[in-house]
Amino acid sequence: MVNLASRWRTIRCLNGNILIRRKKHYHHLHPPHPLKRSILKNLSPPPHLHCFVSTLQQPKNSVSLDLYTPNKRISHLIRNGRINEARALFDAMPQRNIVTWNSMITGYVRRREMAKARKLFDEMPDRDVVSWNLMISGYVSCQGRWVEEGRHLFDEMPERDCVSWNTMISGYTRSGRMDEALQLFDSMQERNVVSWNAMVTGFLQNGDVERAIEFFMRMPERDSASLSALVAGLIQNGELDEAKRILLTSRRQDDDKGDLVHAYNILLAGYGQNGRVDKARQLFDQIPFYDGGQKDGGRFERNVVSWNSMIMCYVKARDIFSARVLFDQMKERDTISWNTMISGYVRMSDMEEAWMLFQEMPNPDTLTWNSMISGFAQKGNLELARALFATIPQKNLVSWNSMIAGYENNGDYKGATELYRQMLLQGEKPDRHTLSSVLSVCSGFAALHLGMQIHQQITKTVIPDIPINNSLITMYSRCGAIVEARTIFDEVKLQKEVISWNAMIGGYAFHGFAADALELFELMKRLKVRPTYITFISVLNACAHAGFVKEGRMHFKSMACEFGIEPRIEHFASLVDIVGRHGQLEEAMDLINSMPFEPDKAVWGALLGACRVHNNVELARVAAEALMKLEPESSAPYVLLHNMYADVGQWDNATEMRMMMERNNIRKQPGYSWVDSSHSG
DNA sequence: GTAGGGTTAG
Repeated sequence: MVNLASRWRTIRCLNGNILIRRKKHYHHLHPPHPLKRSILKNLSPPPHLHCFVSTLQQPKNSVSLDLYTPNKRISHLIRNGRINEARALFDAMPQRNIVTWNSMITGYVRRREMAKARKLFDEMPDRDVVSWNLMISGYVSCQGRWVEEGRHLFDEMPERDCVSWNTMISGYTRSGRMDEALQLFDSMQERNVVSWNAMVTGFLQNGDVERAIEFFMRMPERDSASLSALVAGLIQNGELDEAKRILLTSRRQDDDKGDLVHAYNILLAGYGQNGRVDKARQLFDQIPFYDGGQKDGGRFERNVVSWNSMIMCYVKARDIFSARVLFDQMKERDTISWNTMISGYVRMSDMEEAWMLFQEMPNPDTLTWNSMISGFAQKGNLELARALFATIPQKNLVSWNSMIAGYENNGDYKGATELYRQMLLQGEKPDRHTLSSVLSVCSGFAALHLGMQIHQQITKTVIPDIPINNSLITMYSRCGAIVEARTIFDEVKLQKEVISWNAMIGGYAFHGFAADALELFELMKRLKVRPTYITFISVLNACAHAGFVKEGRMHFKSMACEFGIEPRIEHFASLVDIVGRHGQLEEAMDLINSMPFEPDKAVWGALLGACRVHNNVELARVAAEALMKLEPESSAPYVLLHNMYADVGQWDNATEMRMMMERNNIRKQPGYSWVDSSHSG
């Protein structure tokens, strides 16, 4: 059920027009989802669907207003994206008037289906100025060469009103054609406040801050949109201080105080996006706040958006505590307040607090549920994530994506592919996020066949962006299809995206093509692409694979010296492997002793492997005993050491190993190979 | 039924 009531507000503008605005207002008429509380108790929820019943209302005193009702129905259907139903109604109508035709055209114009819009426009018995304006608006928002078509109609139309001019002007500004916009603006007989606003916005969208301010100052009249447009545009141009200066002067001059808060809120969000929380708080504190007083739309005071924006600033800065303090002080919260707070806790991976708020929240929407799902999934709690997923009143694409990504991140590739299959079965269309997750799944378990299917799907449905291409490179190289990986890599390498390079170098290293990996690494440095610690893991692994000792040492050293990257434990493990296999067991041991971490199983495993190759039983014992402590259930160190003792004829020690295994109740895992598995990353 | 601006997500 949607509990959405509307509040209407009328504003008299300076130009005498009356604007009617609808404010969204949420009522909590229904108790929280009953299953929300039962999930933790592990009740299995019955799948149920919610039907959305159209809430179209008949006018109270519906005297015969001819086509009023069916026209209203058409525009209602269009507003809700139900264009086909609208068209069916349109076709079935025995009588139509201009508004009927215009409404139908609006539907196609909004969807940028200009061919269909044009057909109706050409067919309609008579047109008014709105019909022409609609068509112009549709064409110019398609941009490119379509702007010309819009201009053609503009020149052809029998009479133009202010809307025609303004539509055409904003068509030009949005295409970056400021000269033509200015030309139209100058030749207008009667400009209104919208014409001026469009010019100010246009200058700002095209980076001309100076002329934007100049036009703003010259405006004969301003409305609530003028100041908001200026502030928003200044922020887009990085001029936050200038925006603040103008706000302060407007505060003194402007008599329409009720709309000042909108502009303040924009700047508040701007500070948040630029990480300037303190400036944001300063600004927030400057907005008057009448505690306990009556709300007054015409007065300059904090509204719920101000509070939400400030909370959002704190959440972005990971200051969840300050965010909560504000949240608790709020008298009136809306869905966004709750969602911001909950997603803040999710971001801090504090799922206890997120869960508590989720339960308190009067009317969670799909976004809320999605945050909870991805939060639990990120924490590795797939059962809870899945339980929530099963109970969402309304799923959307993000819900599917969060759940699939959750499986993927936790290495549950089967769960991910199974859910993806279900998603397709239920007729949901995957987007780039879905496809990217599924590609990672394919990389995870080297599913080349599925990976190729996804690749096909990608070429058909989305324009591949950088992350998608990177996922494709990773997928192909992980699946051993090095040539395919390289083909895609060669198409994108000039974007100098380090992840693409890492994926390709990693692919070579993983499949033992050490020379190719190192060659690519050299090219990368020549092209001034900055390597990351991940690049060096692959580079060192390639050296280990190929036995390039000198290069291995050299690259290890260059990490910190040349690129300021502190070696991590993976790099040490790799270097231990490199020098150890080369017989430099002392050096390997020194390396272990000198590193700033507790050695992990990869490090000891590398040393043990090296000892095995070079028959150093003493050092092997040190490594094996360390491994036994780290992984008491693993048989590998016992077996390896046993075999080494047997090889050199130390039968007592060999027997001791077997007895230790029995005593510790450790079962031999057949075919367990230490060194390989510790260096697959 | 047409023109310009504002807060939330994977």
